[in-house]
Amino acid sequence: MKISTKGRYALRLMLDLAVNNTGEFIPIKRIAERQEISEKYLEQIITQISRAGFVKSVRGSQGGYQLAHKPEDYTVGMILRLMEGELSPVACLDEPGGCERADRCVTVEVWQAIKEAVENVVDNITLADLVKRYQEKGECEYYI
Amino acid sequence: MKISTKGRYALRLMLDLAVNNTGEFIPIKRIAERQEISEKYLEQIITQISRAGFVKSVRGSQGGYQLAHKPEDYTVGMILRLMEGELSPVACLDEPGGCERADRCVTVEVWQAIKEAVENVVDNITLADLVKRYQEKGECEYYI
DNA sequence: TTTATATCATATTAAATCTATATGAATAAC
DNA sequence: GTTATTCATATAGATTTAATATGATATAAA
Repeated sequence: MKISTKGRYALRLMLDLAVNNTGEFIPIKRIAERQEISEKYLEQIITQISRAGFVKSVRGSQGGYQLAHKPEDYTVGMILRLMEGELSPVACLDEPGGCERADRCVTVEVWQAIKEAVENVVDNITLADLVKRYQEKGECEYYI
Repeated sequence: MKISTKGRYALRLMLDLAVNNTGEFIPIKRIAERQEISEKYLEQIITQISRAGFVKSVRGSQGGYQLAHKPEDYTVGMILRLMEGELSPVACLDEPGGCERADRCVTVEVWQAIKEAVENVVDNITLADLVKRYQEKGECEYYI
């Protein structure tokens, strides 16, 4: 019942772009340093993100990435689905034909309920929410 | 973000014991036939379940398994946790020290919310609920 | 025009995990 | 003692995960 590193890293990557947005393009190298994630692995991940049109990219020197839209336009669910596929706890929920045992199967109702619960969380948190939380958290540290 | 076959099979196994309970001990072979799951694999799974005290077992001819308690005493969460461990989408939620980046990490709040949403589902469905749904579903078939 | 800095595209790999299967001992009913 | 069953552990094949590696392509700046 785990989310892969790709999903987790993708969210941190997108959040990093949102938090550190200055209008300039941010190279993967900077993000890899800040997030302490392998640069080459992040490259793979952002390639997927870029193909989905979630970020704008510029090649060459002074190049890098930028969010294509405003932080409030990205839900956590959008980002996770991009890397993980459907957020179902079992495959049969997403298969066209479903399962042969569907007529007798009761457990599928459990899986469906789990899926909906997860979706209800991730589809109602945006990058903007996380940016806000990040800033609140940063301010708190002065008082510790 | 998938539940393993062990978790899924364990739930079907426990539900099978609940639905087919006649007071006699049910051999794994019967369950494997009904559920169309490898007998040897189910043996492995029920060994874990048995060690946790969820079922009573009797060896030898005429032996088999029985639920140790009433169906209403088992939540789906209890069964899944037994096979899957904690139902966290990320490991850091369950590690004693947590994560080094915890002070700066905002994504952990997302994972925590997902975990709680999943727990809210699985801890509020019992085997008895599923037995009831199974019976309702069975009755419906006459009218299709 | 060269050099440094980046993205873009694929291939490869090591390790872990999943999903079983296999073998055989121990136990109990008949 | 034969058969049916749980109990215990070992083995194995397949898949997925999590990277690393190699190199081509594009751009800005020196």
